[in-house]
Amino acid sequence: MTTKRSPGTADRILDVAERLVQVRGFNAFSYADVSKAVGIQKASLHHHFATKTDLGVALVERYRHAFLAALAAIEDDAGGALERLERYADLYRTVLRKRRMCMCGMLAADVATLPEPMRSSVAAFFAENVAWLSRVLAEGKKRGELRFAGPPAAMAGFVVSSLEGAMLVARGSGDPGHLDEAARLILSSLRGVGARTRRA
Amino acid sequence: MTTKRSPGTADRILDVAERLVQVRGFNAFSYADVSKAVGIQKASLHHHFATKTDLGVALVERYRHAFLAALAAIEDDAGGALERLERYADLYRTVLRKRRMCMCGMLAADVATLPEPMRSSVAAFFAENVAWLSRVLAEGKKRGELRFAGPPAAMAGFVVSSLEGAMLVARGSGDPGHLDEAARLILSSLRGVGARTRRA
DNA sequence: GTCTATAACGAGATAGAC
DNA sequence: GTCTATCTCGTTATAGAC
Repeated sequence: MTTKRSPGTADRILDVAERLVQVRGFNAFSYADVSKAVGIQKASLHHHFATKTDLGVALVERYRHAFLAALAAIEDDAGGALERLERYADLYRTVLRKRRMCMCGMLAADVATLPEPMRSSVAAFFAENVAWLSRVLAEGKKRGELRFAGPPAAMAGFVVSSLEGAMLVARGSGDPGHLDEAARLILSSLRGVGARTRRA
Repeated sequence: MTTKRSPGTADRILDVAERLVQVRGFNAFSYADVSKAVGIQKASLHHHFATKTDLGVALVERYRHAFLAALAAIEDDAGGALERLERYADLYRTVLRKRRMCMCGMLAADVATLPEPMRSSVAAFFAENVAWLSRVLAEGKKRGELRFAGPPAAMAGFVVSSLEGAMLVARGSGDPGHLDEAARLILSSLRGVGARTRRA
């Protein structure tokens, strides 16, 4: 077991900046905001992340890494495809419950204003999600646990789109229920025709 | 028939600002940007829209109005529910083709930073869309043209979410195909079990 | 690694002439 | 209704002491 130290300054900066991006967007937070929340002067932030672009790139890459780790954790617990999809949707629910948007969903909106290294990292996030879901969907179909038409990658893209959109609309309309509804409809559709709702 | 004059300055300002919001977001465009594109000094903009909040409110309300007009046009052409849903999806495709995000989808991302009058207008946009879709879905189901479980409003919310999310992910991943795929899957799901893809 | 101080620029907004 | 000029503030970023 690795020794766990209290988070260093760079990590605390990333934690604060991550929250700010997910709530406000990349163009609507400043070094001054981070400075206040971390309890360190603005100039000191530049020692850890020389430019806002550097900070942004580090944010997306850490987020991608953490998300991939969460997906790996779902696979380790070795349930069926339906359970994995439920837990995938739960990742989104957890974010929304914190009144945040998925960081890469947020950055997808900001994409026209992002520096190139951030853009390609955001694109990679979606590609990684689609790849993981494609595997889950393909396996679930093979085992007869899931039912859907067309290639797994197309359905995987739809799952990501729908969950991201449901978070977005949930925030825009002030009704978190949109995400629950989306997760419910996607799952019940994949369960096939004689679908029963899951137990409470 | 009403006489159609060339657009006044206020309208030209709104046209430019609308594009900027849909591409860059509300926090990532400035009066200077609008000034350049319209060919008028920054100070003159304040004559038409005293504050950026005023401009923002006017933008969302004009957008809502235009969207409602587009929905009314779809109803006037009196096709079936499936055709109406296809044309609804086309509204989104047209926006994405211009490399824009739905204005209210964009503002939903920015929502934490928006002045209150804009926030409630964004929420109203989604409510209007869900209301319109609910009617189309309910009628289509009644006529046996559509097949889906649960209340029409829930499915309507899912349709909006999925299309908004598909636009978002399409931009974030640089692949417009996400929107086509989402539209295709939603429509084929609503067509019911023995679905055939529509003709090319 | 953190600080104070400041540079250099762009933001939203106002005053007042024409 | 548009202009020039200006104000005030916030932004990212740097210099240099400790």
